[in-house]
Amino acid sequence: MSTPPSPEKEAKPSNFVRDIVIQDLASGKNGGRVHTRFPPEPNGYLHIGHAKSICLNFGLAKEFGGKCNLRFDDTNPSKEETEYVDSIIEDVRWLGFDWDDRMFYASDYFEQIYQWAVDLIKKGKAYVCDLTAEQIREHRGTTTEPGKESPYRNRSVEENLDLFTRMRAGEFPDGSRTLRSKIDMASPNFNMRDPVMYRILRAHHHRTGDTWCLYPMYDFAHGECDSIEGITHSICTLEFEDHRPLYDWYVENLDIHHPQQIEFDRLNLTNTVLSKRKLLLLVQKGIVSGWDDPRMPTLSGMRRRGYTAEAIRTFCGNIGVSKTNGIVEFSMLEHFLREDLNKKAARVMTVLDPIKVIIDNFPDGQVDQLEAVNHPDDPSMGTRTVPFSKVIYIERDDFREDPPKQYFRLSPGREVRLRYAYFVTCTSVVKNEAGEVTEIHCTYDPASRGGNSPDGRKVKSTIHWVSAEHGIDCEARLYENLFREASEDEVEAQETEWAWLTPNSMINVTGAKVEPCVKGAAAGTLYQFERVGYFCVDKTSTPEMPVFNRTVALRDSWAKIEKGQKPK
RNA sequence: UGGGAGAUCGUUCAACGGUAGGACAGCAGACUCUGACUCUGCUUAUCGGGGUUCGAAUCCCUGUCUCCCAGCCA
Repeated sequence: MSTPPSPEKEAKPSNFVRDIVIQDLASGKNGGRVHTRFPPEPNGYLHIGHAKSICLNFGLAKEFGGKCNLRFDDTNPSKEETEYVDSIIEDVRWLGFDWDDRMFYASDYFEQIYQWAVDLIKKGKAYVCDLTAEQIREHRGTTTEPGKESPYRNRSVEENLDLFTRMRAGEFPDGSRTLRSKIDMASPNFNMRDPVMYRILRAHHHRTGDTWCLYPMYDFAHGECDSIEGITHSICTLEFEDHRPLYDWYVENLDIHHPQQIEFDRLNLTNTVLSKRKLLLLVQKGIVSGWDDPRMPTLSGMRRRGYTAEAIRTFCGNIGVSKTNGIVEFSMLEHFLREDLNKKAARVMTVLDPIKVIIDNFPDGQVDQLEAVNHPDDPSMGTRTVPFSKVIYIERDDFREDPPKQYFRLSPGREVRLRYAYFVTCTSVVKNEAGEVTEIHCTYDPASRGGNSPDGRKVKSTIHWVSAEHGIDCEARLYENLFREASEDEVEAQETEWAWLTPNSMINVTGAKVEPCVKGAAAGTLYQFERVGYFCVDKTSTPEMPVFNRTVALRDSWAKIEKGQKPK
C-alpha cells in the first residue's frame, strides 16, 4: 500500500479510468490507496460483458497494489437467488481473480444503511411518502415540466421517524409507503426529484430471509456500501452517469467517505446478446440448454465451449475502455481465443465427415505405429504414436474427383501426404448407384514412412486421417453464433418473432472418427483437431462416446478461395 | 421537447496544441508435414461549418448525428 508498483507505461495500453487512478495516486488522494469493487446483482449468470468490468476492477487493483472486493448487490430479493451467487463466485475465480476475504453483500450493511436513513430523516432530508407508485409517477413531471411536491413532503421529523419505524416493523402493506429523500422536484435530472430510498417489500431474501420487509433502493445502497468498504474508485457503466449527482448527494449529506464514481462503456459484441434479461429468456424458453449452453456468452457457457480464462482476459485488456457506445466485432474475441488455444491445445487427428480410403498395396493386417508430435512448436508437449493400417478414413472434403483450380488435396492421380504417415496416390474410386464416391483407392510409397520421401519430392498438400480399425467414434458439436444479426438493435426489432436466431446454431456431428489417444480425456481438455479447429471435451462426454465442442474453427483460407470461385 | 454523455480507418482503442499510431478485419506475398501458426508488405479515418494559433483530432463557437434518463429494477 505504501509503495504501489510504478505502472509500466509501455506494457499496458492506458485508458481514461486508469489515467484517473494514476493522477489520484500522484496527487496523494485517498492516501495513495486504490480500492475497487466488482458489484454484481445475483440475478443471473455472469457474461463476457461482466468480464470486462471484472478485468478492469481487479486489474486496476492488482496493477497499483490495491484491493478489489467482490460484493453482491442484493437489495432486491424478488430477483435474487443463491444459485446465482454461487455461479458468480465460481466464474470470477475461474477468470483468475481473487478477493481474499473480501467477499461482501449489500445485505451485510442493511442495518447501517437503515440507520443512515434515520439520520437523513433527522436532518430533515428524508420523509415518508404515502403516494402510490402511480401517484409518484404522476408527480414526477416530465422532461419539460418540473415535478410536483408530494403532499407528505413536509411531515415533521417526529412523524417521519415514527412512520419509518413502523414501516420496518411491518405495520404497512407492500407498496403502501416509501421513504424518499427531499431534494428537488424541479431538477432536470429525474434522479434528483425526491428519489425513493426504501420500499416495503415482503419477499424472502436469499440471505436475510424474512427479517426485513423494507429494502433500500440501488441508489441509496450502492454509494453507502462503497463508502463502508473504503472504495476509492467506484467504476460502473455509462447508464449510471445520471445517478452520479445522487450518489454524491447521499455520501455528502451523510458526511461519510466519498468514493469517486467513474462510468465507462459496457461491452457490446456482434452476433450475440449481452443482456441478462434476454439471456434469461433464452434459458426459460428452452432455446438453449441452460446458462452454460456452449452457445451462450455467459462465462459458464464459454468455459464449457472451451474458451480459456486467459483468452478472455487478454481480450478484455485489448478492447479498451472508453465512453463511446460501440460494438466490438466477434472476430476480435476469436483472435485472442485462437492465439491462446494455439499455444495450449494438443494436436490430434479427427475426421468429422469420414470417407473410406483403401491403400491397395499396404499389407493386409499390418499395423504401423507412427510417431506424431503433440505440438509443432512446443516439444515439451511430447509425442504420441498413431496406428496406421490398410483402411483409413479421411475428410470427405479432402477429396475431389474433379478438383477445382487451386485445390491441392487428394484427387485421382494426385499424390498427397497423410500427416505423420506416408505419401499416397489416388488410383481409383468406387461409387454407389447415385454416383457418389463411397471408397477411394490409393497406393502408398513405403519409402515415405514418417511423411517424407527420400528422393526429396514434394506434395502440395498434407491431410489428416484416422485408421478405420483403430479410430474411435465420437460426437462433435459445431456451433454458430446464436444471433444472425450483428447488432442488438436489429435483434430488438425482431424479438417477438425469434427470427434473429441462427437456425441450427448447433450441429451435432455423430459419425466422426478420432485417434484412440483421446479416450478417457477429462471434460474441458483442449485439443486442436488438426486442420479442423479447436475442440474441448464436453461434460457429457464418456469413455465410450467422447463428445467434443468446437470452441472455434481454424482460419480457413481455402474456404475463402473457394467461395471466391463460386460465382464464376 | 428538458437533462446527461459521446462522435478518429470497416470495427475498436491511442495520440492530452507539434509526423494521426496500434490491434482486429481485409488484401497481397513468404514460409510450412496443419491452405493452421509465424513473418513481410499494402489499403482505409479525425462528423459538417466557422474561428483562435506559426501549427488543431486536441482550444472556442455553431450545426448534425448517436446513446442514456420520467421503476417502489440494478
